Amino acid sequence: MAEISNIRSVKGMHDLLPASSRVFSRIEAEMRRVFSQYGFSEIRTPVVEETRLFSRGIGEETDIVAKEMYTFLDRDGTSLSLRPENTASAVRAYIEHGMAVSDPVARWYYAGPMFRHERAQKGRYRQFHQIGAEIFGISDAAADAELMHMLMDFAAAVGVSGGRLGINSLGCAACRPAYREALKSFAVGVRERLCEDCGRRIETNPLRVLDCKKEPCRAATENAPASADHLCADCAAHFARLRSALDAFGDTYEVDRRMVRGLDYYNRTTFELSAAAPAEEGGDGAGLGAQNAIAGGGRYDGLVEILGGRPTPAVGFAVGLERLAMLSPWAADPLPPAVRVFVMAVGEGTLEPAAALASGLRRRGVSVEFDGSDKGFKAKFKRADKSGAVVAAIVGEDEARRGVCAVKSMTAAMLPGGEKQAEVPVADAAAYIETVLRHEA
RNA sequence: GUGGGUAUAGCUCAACCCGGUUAGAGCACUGGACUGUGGCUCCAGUUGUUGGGGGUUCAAAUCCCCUUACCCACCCCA
Repeated sequence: MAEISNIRSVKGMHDLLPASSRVFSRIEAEMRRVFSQYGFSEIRTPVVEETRLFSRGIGEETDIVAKEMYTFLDRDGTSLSLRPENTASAVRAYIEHGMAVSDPVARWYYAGPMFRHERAQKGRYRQFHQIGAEIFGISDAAADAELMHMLMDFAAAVGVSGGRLGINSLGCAACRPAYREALKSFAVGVRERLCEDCGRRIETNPLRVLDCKKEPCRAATENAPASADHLCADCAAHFARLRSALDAFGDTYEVDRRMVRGLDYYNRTTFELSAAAPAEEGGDGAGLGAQNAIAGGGRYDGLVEILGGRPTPAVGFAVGLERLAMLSPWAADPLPPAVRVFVMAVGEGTLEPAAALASGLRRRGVSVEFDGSDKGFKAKFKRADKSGAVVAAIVGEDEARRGVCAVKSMTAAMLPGGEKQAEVPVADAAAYIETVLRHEA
């Protein structure tokens, strides 16, 4: 006991007690409602995949793969990993089930836990939850725009609005290398003005220099070449098409020349939905802390092929469920009552009629908390009150002997007959209570 | 991996700065007033190795050191 009481949840992995789990559930219900309106269907992929799926798909050099995966050996020596994100798995499933042949245009969404071994902080956890959507088989930027529109629609549906949608284009395999070199030589030119981290980034990932938060770095890269200005003709046309499609959907967005996304597989379109800045930074006070990205996404036209499928264009996004929940006004809503009726059995010979009544009510679709414990009336009424039940059904020894049951209104509202408590035969009680509930509702 | 902050009852906190008897309050919980009936009120009760270890001192929740956990931030990202 002494030792076991020290067991806590693993760092960065948290329990969701009813008050928070309800917010998650409501958000997921909105996800299903909104996404299905856009023709998306839910997929569920395993939490564990072969490690090489992620190292090949997300990129060997990314922080996620290089140092944040929960990796272990299976009994046969295969390296497995807890998924750090869901896109690679979705692509694997798309290929594995031959979607390219049977149903090349797939619109999928998912929700579930992801795992990254990072230092936890506000809005960033080792087990966290993402909601995401992917469209396979369409290269036209109208798909990108529709996806963003769905994201904005979804955020609004859970009460989160006022976010900022930033978009950018990273180019493709044809134009990105040249841009990367141009940016790199620019960065080398201003190296003395950059921070230590950025000095390193010039070699490891020059695009990252652009989104450094430090003011000196931002000033130094003020006139850095932007990827949007170095696109090949096809990518430029795609980006222009994206903007007109966003206009067509009526979304407001900002072209963010500094926006870079961390996963290797992105090409062309990238986008990010970020929360309004917190009050101390002059925003309207949305409390997300330093992790203000609610959702991120982009196009990954090369990924299906990289993972062994036939070339298939694709776009997707992922939303941080914890972050969305923090911003949702639902987080402040009180937990609604769990049941409408409280059935209590008090004393000898009362269990059977009371249990039959509870079952009868539940069969009629009425939620019931049943108390057959050895406590007295007072204690059970206290429980009944706390449960939030509107009606209490009491089977005491006296009632059981006479084949009846007492029905009491727990609210100010009276029973149909005008009294607060009535006695009805147990056999009729379920039907009677059902009508009472209809009146009290 | 690197910084900073915090740690007192189940929860929110007081007492710490300036060491001084049995470490308090509200909420919650249990019981009673009300012999088989909740809410409101009143009364009573339970709850702590003051995160852990060491040191200073006649005396440590309080001062010092170490350690652990959590939080926040860097990094990175949802």
